[in-house]
Amino acid sequence: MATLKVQRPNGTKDVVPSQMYKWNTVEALVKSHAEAYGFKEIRIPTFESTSLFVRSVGDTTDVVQKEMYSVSATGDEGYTLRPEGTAGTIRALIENGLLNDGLPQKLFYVLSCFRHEKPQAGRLREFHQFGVEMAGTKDPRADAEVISLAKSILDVAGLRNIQLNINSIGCPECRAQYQQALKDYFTPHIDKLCDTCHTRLEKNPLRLLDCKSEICSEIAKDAPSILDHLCDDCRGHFEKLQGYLTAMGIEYKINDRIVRGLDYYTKTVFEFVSEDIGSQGTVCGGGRYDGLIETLSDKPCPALGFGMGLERLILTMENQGVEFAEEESCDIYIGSMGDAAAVKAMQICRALRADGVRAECDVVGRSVRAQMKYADKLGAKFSVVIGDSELEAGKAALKDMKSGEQNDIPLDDRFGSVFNALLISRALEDDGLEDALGGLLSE
RNA sequence: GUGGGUAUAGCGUAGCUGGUUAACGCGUCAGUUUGUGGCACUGAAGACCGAGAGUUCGAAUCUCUCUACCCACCCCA
Repeated sequence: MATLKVQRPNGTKDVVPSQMYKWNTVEALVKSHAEAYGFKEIRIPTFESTSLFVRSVGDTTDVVQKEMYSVSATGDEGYTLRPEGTAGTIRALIENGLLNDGLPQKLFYVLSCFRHEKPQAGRLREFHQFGVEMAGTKDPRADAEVISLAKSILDVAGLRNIQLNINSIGCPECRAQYQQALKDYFTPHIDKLCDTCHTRLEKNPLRLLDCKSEICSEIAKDAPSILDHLCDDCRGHFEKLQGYLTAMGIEYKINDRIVRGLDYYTKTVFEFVSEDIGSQGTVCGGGRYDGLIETLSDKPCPALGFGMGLERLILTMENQGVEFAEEESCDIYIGSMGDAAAVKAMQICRALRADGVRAECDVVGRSVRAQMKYADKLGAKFSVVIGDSELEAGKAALKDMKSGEQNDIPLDDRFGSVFNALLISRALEDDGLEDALGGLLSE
């Protein structure tokens, strides 16, 4: 590598041109589905007031405690690069009065998030997320709809072996009871628990459940389940959701151990997990957060949503050998030799491009042979070479790069419209070049 | 933050227990009789062997430090 004086920050990635088609495929997929489900796109700032995340994500969470990139301009209050998309989106929803504009509000976004974690497979410090948020309904049909959206995206992306796990972590009332039950269960074992679990016991007992340490997980195995402690309302909600999922043919697994690491979640939580991308297998995660809007605005309003990790989605697709949509290549390469012909080539190119045709001509000064090699490398569908004799004759041989077939095309004003029509007819049916061109020119 | 692994041209690799012009494939560029690609052939460019110290007559090859990357813990998308 050429010695680079300044390196790319740890945990960030460049997407080079040859890889962009994957991102284009995925972003188009995600947007079209969100729109089909009636979600509207929103864009929000890359940074927000730090307190927004402290209040919403929760001040005891890892994300807030040790993963935030806080930025400060001189004298300003603290700002933080968003570690996730929900907080900012909900803030925007409230701040722009969208909640008064008819409910439910259904928003989606594609944005980058920043977390200061140690990078590994499927985990970057800057990563990209597609997310949706729906505000203004507590009905479990909304939960089903949101899960259904995520599910169809993953299906249409072509993924296999994606497990949907769902759980309910209850409302503040029943969760408080459950947390007490957990404390009662774990306290007798307190001496055996790992250090982090000691603090968890006090601050966030739910997290005790997915501690990976052998001893803790062994103890946790027989811990009480949240599902046995749900209040009537929460249990009914969860049961209805399951009914809807089943009715829509969406397979799921109840996993009473899934505990989201963000404090705003209530009732339904879910995640789509892939086994094919290493230990960071959660491709999509989300749930309901009925209390968030109220903590941010004092106006109660139930809501829910999910985030989908685009890097992880692409990684899963790659590892499963899924086909991405191919990027369009060059339509026509216009070679030339001699100054006069080069000018003609530029003129034709400019006119074609104005019509949206992907046209290229020589800008390096290469030999005709080298130009043709380049045209081949570009994957040009057609080529034409202009020299003095072509200029004189007013026509040149248009070559079909795939079949090698050549046929004259006039080098006058008709070039653009004829070539354009040829591209269209090609897209529809693969005629021979002679027939196609002959037909177009005789019209 | 804690572990383990790796670091040689744009990419993928070779380089045995230190020995003097760092090799190969792909790619790139040019050419193969004067104006047409995909194959083949010829040639060229391109690496101070991640960075910095040390051992030695001599290090890509040994030692140490640092950095980056990869994988895992943790956490999550």
